[in-house]
Amino acid sequence: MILTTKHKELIERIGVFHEHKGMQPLVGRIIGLLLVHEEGEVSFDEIVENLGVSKSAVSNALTFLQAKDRCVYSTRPGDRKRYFALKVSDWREDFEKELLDIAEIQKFIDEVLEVRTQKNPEFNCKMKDFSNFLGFFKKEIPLLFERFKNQQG
Amino acid sequence: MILTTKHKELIERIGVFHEHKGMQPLVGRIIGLLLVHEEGEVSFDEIVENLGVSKSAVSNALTFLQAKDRCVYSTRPGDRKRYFALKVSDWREDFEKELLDIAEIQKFIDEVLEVRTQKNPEFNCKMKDFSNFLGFFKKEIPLLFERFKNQQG
DNA sequence: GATTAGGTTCTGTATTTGCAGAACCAACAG
DNA sequence: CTGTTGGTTCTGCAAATACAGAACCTAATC
Repeated sequence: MILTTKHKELIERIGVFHEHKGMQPLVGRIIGLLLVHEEGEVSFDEIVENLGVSKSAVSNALTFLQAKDRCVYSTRPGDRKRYFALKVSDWREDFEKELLDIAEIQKFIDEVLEVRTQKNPEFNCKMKDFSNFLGFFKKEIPLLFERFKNQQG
Repeated sequence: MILTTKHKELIERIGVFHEHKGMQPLVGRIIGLLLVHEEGEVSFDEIVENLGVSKSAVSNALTFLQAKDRCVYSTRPGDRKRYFALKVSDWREDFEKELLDIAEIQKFIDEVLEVRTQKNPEFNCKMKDFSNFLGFFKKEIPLLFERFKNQQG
């Protein structure tokens, strides 16, 4: 597949989006490429060529993506190349994990509340509210997916 | 206020939690200190002393936190010191912003769908599902806060 | 008008990151 | 057993980060 300027520009933007999430630049670009590539499966050297980076960098980035379970490769009979693809089917679990991740702050809020004195009741009260909300939020996550499934019909 | 080992250890852990979110180390430690400190308001040099860092580092970190609207300072009559505090009251807006932020990926998914051919319908279909869910999710966010308020009584 | 208190801005630097390039390895092909 | 393909691991470096320390600024104080 030959990438147009539009493709490349979109890949870059997807790249910086993922950089903001803490990933290293190339990892974000690879995610972009795997999303944009029409077959969804892209060989190692196609990645090297399309992104214009070294084999070593691609190798490390793919190892990382596989470790994070965001990417897999398949092979074809009589072909030693690996064809990499995103695990798009896992979007539910991945998104759920992200939500639980940002709710993780509750653990710290609760520890903070245990350690704090009563010197600033208003502060404590707001923190307690936040903690309660986070508890509520965590319980709501599975229901959210269920409601989505139902309204889909 | 004198910090115990327990306080300090909790501050460190809150620090690394925020580092994982992309913040620089000291910024995370300051958030931890402001959370743990019993008055909730902490002077500039109390931060310097308790965290054992330079004035310049603290100054930059506080500038950053104020720019991000996570922190404010107040002053007291006849006292030139600034007393810094977290904007704990903003937890709703902050959390909502975080949720919208992770749903931002929808924008890219949709762009990707516009650019993709029909060569891999299964892939496209799953991406479309994900996009639909993200749209649903965004609409659910305000309802979530409402439901929380109601069940609180 | 010199000094001090409370910060801020500038300059330098140790550490970390992110990648390139080369050496390397394993499997298969001739 | 030699060469080639497909990829990994090792070594090194340029750039970015995150902070220290010093110089600096500003308002109050003597």
